[in-house]
Amino acid sequence: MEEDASTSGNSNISPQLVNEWIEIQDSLKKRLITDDEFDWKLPPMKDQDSEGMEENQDSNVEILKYVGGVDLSFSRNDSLIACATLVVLDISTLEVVHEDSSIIKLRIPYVPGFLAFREAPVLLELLKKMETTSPTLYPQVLMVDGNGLLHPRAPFLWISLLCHYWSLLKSLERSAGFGLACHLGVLADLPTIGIGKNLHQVDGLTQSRVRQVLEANGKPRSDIFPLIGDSGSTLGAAMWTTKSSLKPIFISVGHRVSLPSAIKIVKLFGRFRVPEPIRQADIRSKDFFRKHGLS
DNA sequence: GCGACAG
DNA sequence: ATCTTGTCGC
Repeated sequence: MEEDASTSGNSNISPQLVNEWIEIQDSLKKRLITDDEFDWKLPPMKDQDSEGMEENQDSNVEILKYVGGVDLSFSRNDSLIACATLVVLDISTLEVVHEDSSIIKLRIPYVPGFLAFREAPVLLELLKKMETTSPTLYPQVLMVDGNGLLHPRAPFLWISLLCHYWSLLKSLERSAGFGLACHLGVLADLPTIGIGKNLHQVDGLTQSRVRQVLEANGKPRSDIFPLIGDSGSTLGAAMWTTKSSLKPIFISVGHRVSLPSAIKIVKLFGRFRVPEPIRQADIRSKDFFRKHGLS
């Protein structure tokens, strides 16, 4: 009984397993917090309102200093071998103050919509390890290479394969999502922000639609465009991080950080298209591979 | 049948 | 994600 391996290598994933995943996502989502809930405050903005009205309140509260980033890179030869990397940056210097990597053999293939079941376990290990190893540098907020709320709870692929209930498909499609950033945030009980480099189609949002609305409103400047789905809820924001960036990044709430705050935090790293914590995690993950693995 | 599909 | 060279531009 050989299954069709041409469907992007998901042949050994059973519908039962996917159902379990969906249940896990549902149960974890009950613990999800989409508002600001952290014990630090954002640093004063540079160019904007220099003297805010909310700045001088509690001088006891610490200011955000350590922002983390996580990413995985993969072996060229063996697609099952990956390197997971966690970095922490000091926002006052933008320097990497902590770095740790781990090479692993992946057990689970990439299934669109269920990235967390492939990548979250390793990343959780790295975080847990750091909690005992370098607690003083532990990130106050973590930027994740993947989506948060901007995520289809159940991709069309599997639902349409499992049944033909159009109404069921519709309802699932429109339910709010729970991507890798949410998944990690809840399990690590850590504020997280989802950063996507590509838009995962959800709730009627497509790349072409984003472009259309943008062109209707004028030229793509370095700015922010809210991503509002057909259901009317704001699932995230497209952000052009560089003056000359044609392609935006897609920010969404992970855990314990509101979208406006997430945007402010991303703006602290406006040098490249991809925010520095994730960019550094990506770079160092590949470097680590070349020094240890079979590149 | 065709399109869609985070990393 | 990964396979891939040069090249146009700030």
